[in-house]
Amino acid sequence: MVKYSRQREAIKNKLVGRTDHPTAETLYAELKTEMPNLSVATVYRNLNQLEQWGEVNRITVEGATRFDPNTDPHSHFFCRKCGAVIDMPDEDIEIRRIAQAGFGGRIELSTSHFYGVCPKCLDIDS
Amino acid sequence: MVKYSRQREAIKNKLVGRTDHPTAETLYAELKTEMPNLSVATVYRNLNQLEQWGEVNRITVEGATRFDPNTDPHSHFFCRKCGAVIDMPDEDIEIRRIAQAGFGGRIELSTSHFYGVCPKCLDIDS
DNA sequence: ATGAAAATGATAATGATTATTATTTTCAAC
DNA sequence: GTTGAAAATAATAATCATTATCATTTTCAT
Repeated sequence: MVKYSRQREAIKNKLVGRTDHPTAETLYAELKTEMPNLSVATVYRNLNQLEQWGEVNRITVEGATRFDPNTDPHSHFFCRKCGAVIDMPDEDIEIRRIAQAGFGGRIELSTSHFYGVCPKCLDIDS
Repeated sequence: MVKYSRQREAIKNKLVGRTDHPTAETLYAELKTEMPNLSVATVYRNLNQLEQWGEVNRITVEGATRFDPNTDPHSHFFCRKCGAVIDMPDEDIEIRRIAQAGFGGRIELSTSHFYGVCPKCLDIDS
């Protein structure tokens, strides 16, 4: 039986609404200022639970684990200039259709990872 | 100046031709039987080098780092039944074209990760 | 108000990977 | 073929992210 926890609430609230895909470490550092005796284990424990419950998504970008409050299927773009991780609209249905053609298995989910230069960094360059 | 090393040769040879995307640990275990005093650090060091030289690819699947001798751009499929990681033909050009439409940045690379049931496991089920 | 179940905080433990360093191997110049 | 500097290795200590453990605290149905 799941019981309320102030810490879990704070972790979730710290994540919702942002699009910068923080790591567990970043969330911990930020929350620590508001809740000085928050434990790092509590952050990891709750992020795992929230992911299992489908309330947040875990993504791996360039080897690092990051968290995303957006649980709608979508992909991510990594900027090689500034390191930003940007949400990309969900083209997965179309992508899955392309990949499914001629493949003998059953594709149920897919995510794509794009790499390049983000709009901001393109502007600066030009 | 790069010098020849029997170990690096063995690591590369152990990887080429296979499609099961082994981890560094798996490669080390297999090589250890042939080269009893091979060091785990040597395996990691050389895999990093081979990747930098573009001779092998590193992929992250379900949180684990695996290695792929196929350096042509292509995607991967993870079977949730048997855990196999299967190479998928490169639809990335088409996928990139779709994703690039309406995106202000510049997409240079992309990889997709598909998840579902592989052909073999579909057969067993039916 | 009470107590069992759940969650936390502190920290030890784990697993994957990297750094360090003394020793060995490679290879260009002789 | 010998030599010596540069590169690579083996062994292992160190690091980093994450998880496990466990005593204490919090939640919440009764």
